[in-house]
Amino acid sequence: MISQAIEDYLKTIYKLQHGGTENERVTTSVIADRMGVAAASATNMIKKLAEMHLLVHTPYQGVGLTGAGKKIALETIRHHRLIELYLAQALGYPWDQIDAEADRLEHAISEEFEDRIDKALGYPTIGAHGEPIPTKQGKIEGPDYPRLSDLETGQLAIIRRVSDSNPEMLRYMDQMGLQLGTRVEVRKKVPFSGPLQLKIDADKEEVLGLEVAYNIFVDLAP
Amino acid sequence: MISQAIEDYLKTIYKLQHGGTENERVTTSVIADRMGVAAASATNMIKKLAEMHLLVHTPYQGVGLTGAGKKIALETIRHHRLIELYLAQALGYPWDQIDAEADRLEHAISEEFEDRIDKALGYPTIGAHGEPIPTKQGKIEGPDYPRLSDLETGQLAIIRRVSDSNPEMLRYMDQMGLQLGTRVEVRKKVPFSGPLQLKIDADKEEVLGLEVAYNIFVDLAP
DNA sequence: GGTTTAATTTAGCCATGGCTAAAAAAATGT
DNA sequence: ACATTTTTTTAGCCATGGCTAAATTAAACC
Repeated sequence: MISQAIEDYLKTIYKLQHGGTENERVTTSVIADRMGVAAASATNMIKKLAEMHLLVHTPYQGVGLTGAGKKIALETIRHHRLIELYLAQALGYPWDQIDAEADRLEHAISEEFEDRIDKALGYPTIGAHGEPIPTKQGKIEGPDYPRLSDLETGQLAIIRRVSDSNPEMLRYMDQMGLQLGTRVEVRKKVPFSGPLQLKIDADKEEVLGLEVAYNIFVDLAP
Repeated sequence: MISQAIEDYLKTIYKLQHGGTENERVTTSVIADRMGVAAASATNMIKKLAEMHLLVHTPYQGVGLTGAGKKIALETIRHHRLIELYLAQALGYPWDQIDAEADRLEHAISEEFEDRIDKALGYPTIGAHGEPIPTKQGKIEGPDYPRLSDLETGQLAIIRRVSDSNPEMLRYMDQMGLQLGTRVEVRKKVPFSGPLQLKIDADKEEVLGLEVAYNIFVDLAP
């Protein structure tokens, strides 16, 4: 049976494989870290998942999801992102609270529920933080936006996606007026990992730390 | 910690204490039966719940919830009924499917979620099957409707509540045009547990088995 | 290339919440 | 009143998914 724990591991592993910088090995310690468990616990589960043919494990090297594993991961991620969007749009949740709520609900909903909120939302393809929503068939595709922290002085861009991993950071972005669709211009980039001077919405000018900028993905305006 | 299993047991015990005919002992076997587990499993859990002071257990006699136990039971039931109503009203679920979905969701939602759907529904006091919804403070009250099966020939009544325990029966009721608010008249009552001849909504006349009538609660029209 | 350090795995423990089989207590029948 | 049946409890097992401590393997340093 596919338990909640299994879904959580597969989701985490999928995100590590695809989310981060390419070609990084997905190792036991990284998984354990993300899951908030001891390394030995992760080893245990990895062994179990390998026996279930949901992933391939090369001892001491790392893991890679199989087709079956990826399928479950994407189903879970689809649930998560549909629920997040539903919480935001239908129930008025602020975007910093939806991740935690969806983390619990994603394991509890039926196919029926998935279909009904999908329909209620108008079959969305983009989630509340700008992430692509996997299709029911397990396809996922989205543009590869550059990070705001990678822009050069003078560049204009529109915010298209933010990392949802830190609620506090999301609240901070809100405060600064940084949302999906917000137009930003890099006025000055302080070298050696210094902060960015940003013009937000042709409105106000603010200084933004690099860590925040690193978690914002933008569409370059021509 | 209050696990999902604990919530389920407390909910079941609460319903056995209050739902059924009064003054019936809530015994291990009845609990086990309702929970769909072996009697020994129920004994285990009862012992645990007694240690947690959520119920009082008189060995070989039965159990009774403490204040703390009742509180958790009512919170769980509140979640369940709010979710059921939300599924029906906001997502268009048919009433035979909401119980199963709510059984899973009731353990996964936060206080925040509870408050938001409560508000979205307009702070309802009656659930999708006509049951009273406990308040956030743990109060519950509702009229004690007689069963349709207890009416005599010639009596007129309005359906106010149905038992949600059997989805098939709910679907059957739907088919017969029996819903909350439906006006019914007992045209003939066949003695010795025979079926009822019913006039439904001043519309059509149907024969209804006693078992179905037993699960329908009505308001007597004057 | 050998040694130190870091990552990974193994071994063995724990709590939860199921289960079956056997023992004990209560209820029922004659 | 005693024997039988039913209910409840006890005893002991299992899977899940955590944990720590120790052993092993790989990586990094000198």
